[in-house]
Amino acid sequence: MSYTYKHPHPAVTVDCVVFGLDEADLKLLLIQRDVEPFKGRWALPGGFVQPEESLEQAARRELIEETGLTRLYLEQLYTFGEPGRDPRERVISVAHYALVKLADHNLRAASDAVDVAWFPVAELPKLAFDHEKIVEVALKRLKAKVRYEPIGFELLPEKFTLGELQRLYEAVLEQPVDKRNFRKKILGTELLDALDEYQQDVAHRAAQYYRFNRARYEQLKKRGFNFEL
Amino acid sequence: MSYTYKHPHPAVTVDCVVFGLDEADLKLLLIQRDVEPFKGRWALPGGFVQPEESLEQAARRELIEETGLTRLYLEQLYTFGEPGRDPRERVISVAHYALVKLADHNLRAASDAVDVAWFPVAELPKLAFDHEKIVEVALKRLKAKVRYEPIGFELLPEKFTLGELQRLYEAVLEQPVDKRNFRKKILGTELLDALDEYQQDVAHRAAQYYRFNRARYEQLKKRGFNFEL
DNA sequence: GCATTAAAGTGTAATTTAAACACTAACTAA
DNA sequence: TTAGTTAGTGTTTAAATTACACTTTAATGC
Repeated sequence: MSYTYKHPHPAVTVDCVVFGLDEADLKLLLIQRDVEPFKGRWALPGGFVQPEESLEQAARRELIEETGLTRLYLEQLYTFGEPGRDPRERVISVAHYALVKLADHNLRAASDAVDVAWFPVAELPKLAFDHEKIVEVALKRLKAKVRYEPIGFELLPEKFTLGELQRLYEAVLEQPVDKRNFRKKILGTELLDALDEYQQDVAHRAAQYYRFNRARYEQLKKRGFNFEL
Repeated sequence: MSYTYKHPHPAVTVDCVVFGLDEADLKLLLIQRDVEPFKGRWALPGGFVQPEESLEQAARRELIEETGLTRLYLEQLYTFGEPGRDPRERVISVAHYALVKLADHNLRAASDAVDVAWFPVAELPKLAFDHEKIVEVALKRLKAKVRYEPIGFELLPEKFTLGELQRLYEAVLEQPVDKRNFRKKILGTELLDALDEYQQDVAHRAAQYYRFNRARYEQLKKRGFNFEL
């Protein structure tokens, strides 16, 4: 089976920069390539866009196929299309970035055959193609976005403590945050619901759990509310 | 001549949302289609990406071919790839937006045959394909970007008055701005050089001309400076 | 030439927001 | 019972933002 066109058509792929948050630091999901080119190198999960699916659908499908991850926050990032970025043929890659509640998913749900692993963003291996560039852009975007949209919650489990949330911001922004000012601000947005639940079996005072109130967020967003931290 | 691939490849185009600033309001450059589909409809300038050119190069080439515009500020916006957005075949469009110094260019420099025209963004005609959606995204991006990066200058001639600059911000943001506060802030960035030149033949006190100091901007940007207005 | 019109130019006070900062509470483990 | 660890909590100061009104300068119309 083959496909013929009057004009040359590039191939179009989607690639996904998937962020997860471990207790300590921000991590990135990579897969190890088992074919040439760049066989053996780590790379972003991704693949060709099928004729009947949207770009976002393609990204979600590839993530399920290659990593088993599903139901995650996903957003288009940027499109990389330099001639020569793939040695085989002209490939336009519509890059996406995704945030996943690492604690919820049993890591590596469906990684048949392919090697999948989380790497701390500070210690990434050498990547295939121009994927290092893509990761750089994604990190920059994540840092910028976390300041004016409450997307950080996508990295945490449903219930979380304010301490966990603060560590998230510190990991993403790569700078320390004042505890009292942080709590003031984050509670001031009224996007968090305090639960009647506390940590158990911790070797210190138990923290209260909170939950992100997505409904309220949607409401406030409609009214043009500003969530800048 | 034809091109054959083992897998189906979509066509890839670039489309450009070109903004210009007339005395009064923000305008958008459109071309009238002279072929089906959407023959006769107004549309964004754009076209197919050639095998050996980057996406940005493609956008610049199409702009020159279709509108004669050159040397303008150009940035990638978003990639639109819904199946069915073009009735002929699957087309992925990497949309860009551009800012042009309308006053400098003699409008319509090289519009051979095709009809090209500027429309106030508030009074756009019905557009071809999903171009209305693209314009919407571009406007949103422009509004957001103008607040934290000095890109507004790309819409003005080399020399401009603070009044012109203020009217630009008001046109883009679609809201009035306090004159004194605006001047305080914009001069506070130290990105403007006051010239020893004043308006001539105006029926009111002549305003001083200023120039955007791009070199200083690059310097400050490197040092992580913040240009938020 | 004088009054009218139109935009340029200029500073201060009030309010809001951001930043800095240190102790007590609660729980476990040794 | 003590040491270690994180949770939780307000106030003061500095900085940024907002609101606001009159004088200056030039051309135009009478």
